Amino acid sequence: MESSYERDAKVFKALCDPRRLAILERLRSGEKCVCMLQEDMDIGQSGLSYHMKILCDSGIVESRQEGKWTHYRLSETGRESAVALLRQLTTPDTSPKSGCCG
Amino acid sequence: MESSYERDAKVFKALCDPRRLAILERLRSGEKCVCMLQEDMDIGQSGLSYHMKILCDSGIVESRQEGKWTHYRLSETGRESAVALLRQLTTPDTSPKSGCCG
DNA sequence: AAAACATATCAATAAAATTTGATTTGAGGT
DNA sequence: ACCTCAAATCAAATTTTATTGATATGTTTT
Repeated sequence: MESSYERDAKVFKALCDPRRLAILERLRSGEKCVCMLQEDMDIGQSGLSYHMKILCDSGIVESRQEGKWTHYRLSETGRESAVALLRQLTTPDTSPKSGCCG
Repeated sequence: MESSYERDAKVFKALCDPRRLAILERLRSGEKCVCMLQEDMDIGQSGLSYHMKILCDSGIVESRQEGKWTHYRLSETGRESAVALLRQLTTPDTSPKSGCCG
């Protein structure tokens, strides 16, 4: 079974590779197909496909098939849930503090 | 030289390991020293220290020395800048869209 | 139905991150 | 000064991720 920590970590794994951040930057200007992304990126087709899968699995990117092309775009719901998760994980909770080391 | 993608990726690297998320959860209830964190976590002292360094380097966690103890706590500015970065990386920009595949 | 094309998957390798135990550092206490 | 304790660093082994080239899948074109 996958722990909730593992599930949450997956979202951030998508963001922790510089190539994937470069891909996201390209998607900010709108939907792109693999061939378009590959164009200015010095990355092989299979490598790009590998990274796109990780981005899609995280929910941050969505894909759409059109004939033989796959188009990728940023997901608004993916973004919002990632932001919400990040906040949740890093914001102090309200319960009484347990002291430490005396 | 380190690219901006590499610098940004570092923040998310801190968040992409289930053990570090478990550590963050413990810090949500307030500042803790290493000994306290280790208590209920099935992790060795050196391993925990390794993870704490990564969390601190990312800016998400801050540390404070007190005698021979090191206390760790969530950083508010770390959180806010991580959230801002996440939003920036995943929000479409305003410039005109470049078409794709015709 | 064969050829051409876009993309995904696979398998082998290479690189990076994590774990573990041992050692070091640095702060108190005696 | 010496001992003890908390935590950091180091080095080796292991595990996880990423890269690369080859092959498979599915779609359009001829």
